[in-house]
Order: sequence, then structure tokens, then C-alpha cells
Amino acid sequence: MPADAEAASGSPTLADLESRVAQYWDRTGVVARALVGAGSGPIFRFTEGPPTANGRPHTGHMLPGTLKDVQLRYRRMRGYRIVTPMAGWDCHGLGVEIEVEKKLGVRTRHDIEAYGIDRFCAECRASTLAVAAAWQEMYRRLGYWLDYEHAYQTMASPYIESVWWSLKTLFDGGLVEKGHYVLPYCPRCETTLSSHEVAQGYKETVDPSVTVRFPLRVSGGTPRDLLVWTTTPWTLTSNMFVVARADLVYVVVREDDGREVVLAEDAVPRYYAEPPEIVARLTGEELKGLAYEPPFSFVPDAPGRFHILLDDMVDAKEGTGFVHGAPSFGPDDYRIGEREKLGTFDPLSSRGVFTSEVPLVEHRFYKSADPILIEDLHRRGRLYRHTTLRHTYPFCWRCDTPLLYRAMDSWFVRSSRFSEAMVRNNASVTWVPAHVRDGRFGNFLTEAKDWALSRSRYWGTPLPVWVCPQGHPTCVGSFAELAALWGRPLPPQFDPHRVGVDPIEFPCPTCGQPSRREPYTIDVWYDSGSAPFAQYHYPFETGTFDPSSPLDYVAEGIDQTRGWFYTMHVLATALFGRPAYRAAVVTGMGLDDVGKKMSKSKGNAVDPIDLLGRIGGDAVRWYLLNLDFTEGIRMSESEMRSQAARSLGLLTNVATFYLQNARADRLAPTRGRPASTDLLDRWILSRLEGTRDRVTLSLESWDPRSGAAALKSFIDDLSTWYLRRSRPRFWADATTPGRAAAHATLGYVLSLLSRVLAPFSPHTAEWVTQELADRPWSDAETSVHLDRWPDPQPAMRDEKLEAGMDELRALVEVGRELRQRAGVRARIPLAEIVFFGAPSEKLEALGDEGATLLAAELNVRSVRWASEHRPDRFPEDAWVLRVDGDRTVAALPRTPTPELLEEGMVREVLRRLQQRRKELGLAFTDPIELALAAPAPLREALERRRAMLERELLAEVVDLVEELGTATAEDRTWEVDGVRFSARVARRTGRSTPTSPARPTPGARSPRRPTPRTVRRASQSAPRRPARARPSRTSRRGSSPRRAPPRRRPEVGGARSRRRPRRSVRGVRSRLRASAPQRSSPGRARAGSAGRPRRSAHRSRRRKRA
RNA sequence: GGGCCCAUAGCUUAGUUUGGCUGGAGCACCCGGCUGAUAACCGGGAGGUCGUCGGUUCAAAUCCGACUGGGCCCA
Repeated sequence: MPADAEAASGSPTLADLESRVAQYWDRTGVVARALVGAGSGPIFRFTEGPPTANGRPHTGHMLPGTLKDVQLRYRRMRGYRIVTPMAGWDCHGLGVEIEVEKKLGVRTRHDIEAYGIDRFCAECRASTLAVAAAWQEMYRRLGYWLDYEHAYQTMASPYIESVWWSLKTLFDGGLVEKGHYVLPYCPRCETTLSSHEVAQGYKETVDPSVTVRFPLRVSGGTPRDLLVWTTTPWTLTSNMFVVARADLVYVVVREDDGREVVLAEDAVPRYYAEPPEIVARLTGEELKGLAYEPPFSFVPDAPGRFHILLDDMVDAKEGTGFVHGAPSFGPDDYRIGEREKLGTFDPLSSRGVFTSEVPLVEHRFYKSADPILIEDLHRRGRLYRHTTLRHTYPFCWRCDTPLLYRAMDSWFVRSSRFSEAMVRNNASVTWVPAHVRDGRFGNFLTEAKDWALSRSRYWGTPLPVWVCPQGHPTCVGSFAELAALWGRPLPPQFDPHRVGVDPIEFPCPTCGQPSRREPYTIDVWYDSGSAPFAQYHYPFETGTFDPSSPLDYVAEGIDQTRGWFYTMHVLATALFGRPAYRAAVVTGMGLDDVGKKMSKSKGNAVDPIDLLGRIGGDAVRWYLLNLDFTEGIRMSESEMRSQAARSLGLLTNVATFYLQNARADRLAPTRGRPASTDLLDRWILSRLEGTRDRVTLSLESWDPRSGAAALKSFIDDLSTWYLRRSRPRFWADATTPGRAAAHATLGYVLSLLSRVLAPFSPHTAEWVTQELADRPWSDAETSVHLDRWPDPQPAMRDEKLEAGMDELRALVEVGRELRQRAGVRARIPLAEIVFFGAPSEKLEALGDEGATLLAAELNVRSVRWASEHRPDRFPEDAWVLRVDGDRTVAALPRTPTPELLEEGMVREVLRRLQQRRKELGLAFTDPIELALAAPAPLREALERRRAMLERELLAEVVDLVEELGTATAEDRTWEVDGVRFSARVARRTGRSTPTSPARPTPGARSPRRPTPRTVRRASQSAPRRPARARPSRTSRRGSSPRRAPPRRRPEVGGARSRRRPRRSVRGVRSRLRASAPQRSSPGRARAGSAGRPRRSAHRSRRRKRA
């Protein structure tokens, strides 16, 4: 935003403000000081969830960063020592490899090995660092303070050594084992895939849908066939059993050809249009153990094979109620095969091609074998039905090859063995939102499966297990241990990646034969789950890591429940027997501004760094913190802008006001409670204390939303009520005590508010703090972020006062509405407003000051309460407002007295001249020369108030004339209520330093007479610029007739309907009603009839009066 | 296909735990007013099938069920 925008408003834009603040932080080293922390305070354990370094950050990543930063700033201000605010990068993994593969133009494992694993990994390392730099830049602009210089990296040797230690610890406890397990496998890439890779590759596809006869082996009787349905006919080559469900009802159906088939009763409608002839009904239990003829003869017969088994995996929602089992090609199949000790049969090569074990389709890719196999079944009369099915199926997200689930050798963490402990440990975790604990996360734990750890890849932590030809595994837990086993020192630049460890062989400790490393890397999620201890190189260096203590706080996106939240929890439970964290906050994912998931392919992804550069980190943070962040987050730049303008912009404006006015008196903001007895001062201090309280509570309960809402509402009250009503005091003469009290109060409020705001909007809070400081922006290394969190000050809180003010503000609304309905502008003073009833206790608590405040806001001379609601109690020529339902009744005189009218007109003139001053770009300290032309009555009225005009306008010369004389382009003419007047305003030339102040009149408004120093400060912080050219409102008003207010009948009882009032008007009104005599008046008119006022021209009447 | 969560005005949302006043705000829009920090403020207006359908109840945004749409996770 250009500098002149700043000048126009007097406040900087958020983006400008932030760059100034960021420069200050850089220059003074405040960040480093804050990160070091208080030193002696209680420890707050924290670990930054390491972003994966294979893709640039997107806007969704700003949310967890914001939440974490809010909490860390708050804890620092509470005196905690953050252990540790270290940034971290998750460096390994297939994602990084793929980036590098693209860059190098290689596709297959063979290509990589030809290129050289060492060179390939070096590229991976470089790629990682480049991505980390982008993350750091995003976080920096967001104001997320971490120690980036000492960021932990999962690819660093010490980190890897810690991971090895943990693996060995688990291995020694029997929790890391080699197993044979069914995993998603890409036959083209020749590797298993991790679950999140598989999730990326689901696509709709068409597969064969075949129902096959499995003849039961029965001696004699009618032949009976089990009907078995599958969409993967190729797996029938490896069939070993059929599964039924014990409690399912199966029926035997006699077909037209006399054969009998067996299927689940629920499946009958899927196979028969007409109800078939059913010859028998059986439960699954009764079918158990029956033998059948396998569909093919490739699987050797062996005890237990080719029988009906029972399992709950079966249901009758689709298919026939029988599922065929091929242990090598399905997780359930494998589990049941293991249970029944049936062995495995896998006739596929590593590239997914049938071997000679299945001669019928030898050399065929598994998918393309289907038609041949189906044809063979058909020829042998085994095919019952053959159609196709459209469904979703996983494909390799890299090469689009259909994946297969296949039993493979793999290393596992046997997490299923300690799932109960994980559930137990989870019970004490505070989750936000709470349902995650027993919902999604809890479910994962209860059903925890073994964790497939090994990957057949290159860029990752190598699995530190060596195996000899006898199959004796040796798990290595440290570099020193490896050297000892090897019998010689590791090279000086030892790299524990594959390049460094693959060549190492050592004699098996058990049998002495040479052991070679298992050629796997481990799942990257194990790396990041190790962060809480591995970032310290525990246990080789203990540092501040305490194995018995969970982290106090973590926050990440909901996608991490199965990711980082889970792996940390598994490792914390297995290694340390405790939960991984005490509080976990889970956020929704980032969506675009129409609520769709952001993705590069859709082109709707916004670059967060660009966004932050445009609108600033505080605007983004403020938006995120005021949302329900547990749901999907719409990243709407325009919303961010407008919400920030409404709160943070208001605050900077209030601060600017304070600086321009209050600072003139050299009043430094006090840290102690200002001693003012003024009603508004006491009120805003009470509101401040309440706000501090709510913010504290929200941050203590890990959910900043209610705190942000409290801050928003406070800033609104500060600007739109406290400051608006306090302005006259700021303009009072310098010697007036009320002025000093107002200054002290506002300064104190801004100072304390900036501390409470600091965790939420660190830049804005710092700006306010610096601007208010004795030595602003000095190199004294002061910062609001080095301040302490404000202590509770219960004495400052006065809830009765707040309640009373709420009622008062509700009455203000009634009064304003009344004025509008009566057609009397706010600028024209009126003698009184009358409310019927008695002021409530709450309102009474505000005392005379309350009445004065109410009168001032409504521009009436007095506020009167009439106990009885009688027409003769109304003011002369009353205009009565009655609020139906609540039936607050209030009245105003409709006709101002001549004196009041005159005063009002003078104020109209004054107002336009002030506007003119502003148009001319004059500072409030610039003196002017003024020539004013008006018809006689108005001119005389102005003449009588000449001194006041001079004061208010800082006009050193005032010529009151009938006509301005020779017209100039600078002249302006207005017409108000039919009265025309003109003015010529010019900056007073010559010495611009103001001369002596106007004679102080007690209680009267007077312009500030700042000291020269103040003038300089004011212009420094808010350089003026020429006024923006914009259409003159006054001329517009002059040329178009004012919309007349609605006519109302002045009689009592004019009813109208009213939508729900704001604030607690209701309470005020119902209490008013209690004392209103005709509360049940049957004459109450229906809304919309008598109460609906007609539009009518009041203008002529007002003109007449004028 | 399964699990968890969500759906209130064009947008952001309060209210849902524990059913009960006429479902409140803010932004944007229209009319009017005010304004010496303000892109602000004040009054009025318009804008809601509380996602849909069904159930429980004297009474449902709120409790229950199904469905639709969205998000995440799993398959």
C-alpha cells in the first residue's frame, strides 16, 4: 500500500506495519531473546511437527502454525521455558525421491541404481533443503517464531542414530520383527506402497464380475455347487479355501437342470428374478468344514485346504455370501490362512507376471490373465455368471499400474500387541475437538494393526538390521555398536544412509557367518514420530529430553491423526510407556474460497507466501483464529482483509488517535491501574479485565477461538463506545483532570491490550507497544513478546457497571430511533427525553454520570424518568415511541426551541467547516483564515459564538459577511434546512506555529496546543497528504432533497413492531413494562397496520422552522 | 464400501451439551443519519424451508433415524 494511504488514515496498513515490525525484530534480535526464554520458569514441552520436505507449503499449513505460535507466545509470556522451539524438517521419503526422479528424468529402480544411489541421495538432500527454505519463509511472514537456525532434520546423522536406538529398543523387546504380510504393491515400481500413497490412487474402473461354481465334494446325492463371487478372477488360481459366515442363512436352490447351488438367502434376489425353488436352509455354521473342488488345480492339495471356513469378514451385502480365499492376495485371506495354517501360494513374479506354476497363463501380466482364466472356467462348466462391475480400485499414483495386494516379506512394528496400552495412554490426552479422542483416533488405537515398516527404496533411514545366511537378525542401535560389530572404526564422514551402511558386513554374533543389511529403508512416518526424542539425539545426548514427560502441546491437521499423531503415540507408548502429548489440537484442512479442496491440479491453490505478502500475517492469523478451525477452512483473501480491517485496523486507529492527542501531554502509559473515577474509564477497564480473563481461559484450554472473539468485541467497544464518548475529554483543556484521566486510561488500556493481543496478532501488538513506548522503535530490545502476561486484577472488574452500561446503550438505541422517527437530526439539541418507568438498579448504579452520558450521546439537555405513562407527562409537542411487545415508551419534544435550533445550525456550519479542513488536508494543528457568508439570522448566531468558532476551527481570522465577494474555486456553499451559507477556508500563511492558545473555558472544547515536539511526533507517525478528491457530500446533500422521515402520529400508543433489539434491551424493556400502567392495553395495534408509518414530507415543516 | 466430523441469511458465525421467549450478530446490499483516529460509527429496511424427509414430544435449529451434500481417514 502506498505511503499516502497511510497518511490519509493516519494509521499504517497492516502489511506496512508488519514489515516495519519485522525489521525491528530483525534489527534488535528480539526473536532470539524470546526463544531463549525466561530461563528458570516451568518447562513447556513442545515439538514442531516437521513438515514433509517434498512439496511447497500451501495455505492450509498456516493454520496449525498459527495455533502453535499463539500457544507458544502465550506460554512464554506466562514465564514458561519452551522445550524446545526448534523448527524441524521431515526430509526422507518416496515423495522426495519422486521430485528428484522427475528432475533427473529417471523412472525405474533400475534407472536409479544405474545413476548411482549415492548421487541420487545427494540430489534428494539438496531438494529437501530448498523446500525447507520455502516453509521457513512462510512461517517467518506468518510470525511463527521458531529456532530455524537449529532446526532438526530427520536426515541428519544424529537423528538417524536416535531412530536406530529406538528400533533396537523395540527389537530387543520383540516388537520389531520380520513377517510375511499382505501389502499394496506396485508391480511396475516393484515396491510396496505406503497407505497414504495408495489413498491417492483410487480410481473408478471396470473389472470382470464373475460368479463361479465350487462343487461340493459329497459322495452320492444331487451335485451341489457353492456360488462364489469375485472381481479378481486371476486370484482363483491361488484359491485355498472358501469363507462363510457362521450366523448367515444359506439356502440350497434347485435349478432347472436339476443341479443344486448354495448361496446366502440375502443374495437370492441378486441372482433370481423369480423366487427359486429352495430345497434346504442352512446356517454358515452347518456348512463349516465341507470340502469342495477348487476352481483350478495349480495349488497343491494339502491338509486343510479347499474347505469351507468361517469368518466375520463375510457379509451378504454383495456377492453370494461366500468369499474365496487366496492367502497371498488379501489381508483377510492371509489372516485366515495363517489361522488355519494353510501356507501360501504366490505364482506371480516381482513384476506381476505369472510364473510356470500356472502354465495356463504363464508369462502373462496378472490382470491380462483374466479373460483366459474366465474362458477356461466357462469351458469346464464352472462359470455361473459373468458380467462386469464399475467400482473404485487402487492404482499406483505414480505410474497408473493397478496395484495388487500381496503377501510380502516385510519388517513390522508389532503395534497390535500393545494397542491396549495405547488406548490407556490416550485416555489422558486432551483433544480439541474432543470427539477425536474416542472417535477417529481412538478407533485407530483399538484396531491398531501391525505397522509395516520397511520400504524397498533409497532415500530414507536405513533399517539397521543385518541378517546372516542362517537368518539370524542383528539389530544395530548406534554407530558405535556398528563399528564394534564391524571390527573397525567408521569412516570420518560416515553417512548412515544406504550409501554408508550397505557395504558394511560383519560376522553374525550368533553363528559367525557374514551378515548383510536387509535392503530396506523405513517408513518416513517412523522418522517423524521419533521427533520428540530424536531431535535431541536422545539417548546419546540427553539435553533437556525427559523420557517420562509427554509433550505438553501439539497441533496439526486432521489428516495427521493417522500420521504424526499416531506414530508419535505408538513410539511413546512402546518406548516410554506414556502418552506422547498432553494436549493435541486438530485442525481442519485448507479449502479454496468456494470451499473446495485446494490442489495444484485444480489450479485453485494460492501461494501462501504471496498471500502473506499482500495482506500480512496478522490478517491471516486473525481470520483463522476467528473461524471454527476444526472444520474445513475457506481461504478467502477478501474476508481476511475485511475482518482484519474491522478489528486490527480499528485498534491501530485508536492507537493513532491516542498518539496524536494524548501524547501531546507526554503522558506515558502506566502499568498500574489508572486511578480515574470516570464512568467510561471504569467501564473500559472493567471490560479490559473481563477480556483478559476470557483470553486467559481460552488459551489455558487450548482453544483460542473464544479468546479471539473476546478481543474482537473488546476492540469494537473500545473504538465505538469508549473512545467515541470520551472524545470531549481528550479535547478538554490540558489542565482539566478529566483529560489526564482519559489519557492515562487509554494509554493503559492500549498497553495492556497489546499484551493480551500479542499471541494472536504479534505484529499489531508490537506496533502498538512500540508506538506507545518511551523510546519508540529504539534498539533497547524491548518487545511486547518479552513482556509478562498481565496478572488478574479483580478490583478492576465491575460487572454491575458493565451490565448498567449495556442497559444504557440499549436506551441510546431507543433514543436514536426516536429521533429518527421524529425527524429531528442528532445535531440539533433537544430539551429532554422522557422514559416511562423507573431506571433499573443496574442503570441506577451508573449514577448521574450515566444520565449525563446518555444525554450527551442523544444530544438532549436532560433525561427524565416519568413514573406514570400519561400523556400529560409528555413534553410539549411530544413525539412518542412505543416499542411493541416490550413496550418501552419514550418521548421527545418534536420541536426544538429557537435557542436550541440556533445552536444546532451553528453546529451544522461548524461540522461542514471541519469537513472542509479535512478536505484541504490540514492537520488539526494548522491554523486557518476563514471567511464565512450567511444570511442575517444565522450570521448573528455565528457572531455570538465567534470565540467558540475560532477555538474549534483554530481560525485566527474569522470574517463574517453577507457575501464572499469575488468567487474562487476554493469557495464552498452549503444549504441546510433551506439556509444557504458559504465559506472560504485557507491555511494561515506565515508562521505556522500556533500562537497562544485560546482562552481556556472550563468544560469547553479546545484544540490541542501541542508542544513543538508533539507536532513533530504527530507528523512523523502520520504524515499528511493532500486530501483525496471525492465528491462533496455537502453539495450532494444540497442538490437532492433529503428523504423525509416517516410521519408518526404523535398520540400515545402508536404501535409498531420491532425486530429483536440488540444487547440487553429486552431486559430494560421488560422492566420498563412492569411499571407501565397500561401494559395489557387492548388497543395495541398490530404491527404493520397503524404502526407502519407512511413516508411523508417533513422537510417543508423543518424548513419553516429554520 | 466402512469410520469420524460438518451443514443456521450471499459470506463469517452465536445458539445444539441440558428441547421452551419472536433463531441472534458482524460483513456485503438498500434508505437515512453521524463523523476533528477510523476503510469506521449509528438508526431503519430487506435477506432464514435452521441441508432434505420422517420420528419422539404439549413443544425440535436443539433429541432419534434415514437421505443429500461437503471434509478427513480407511478400504
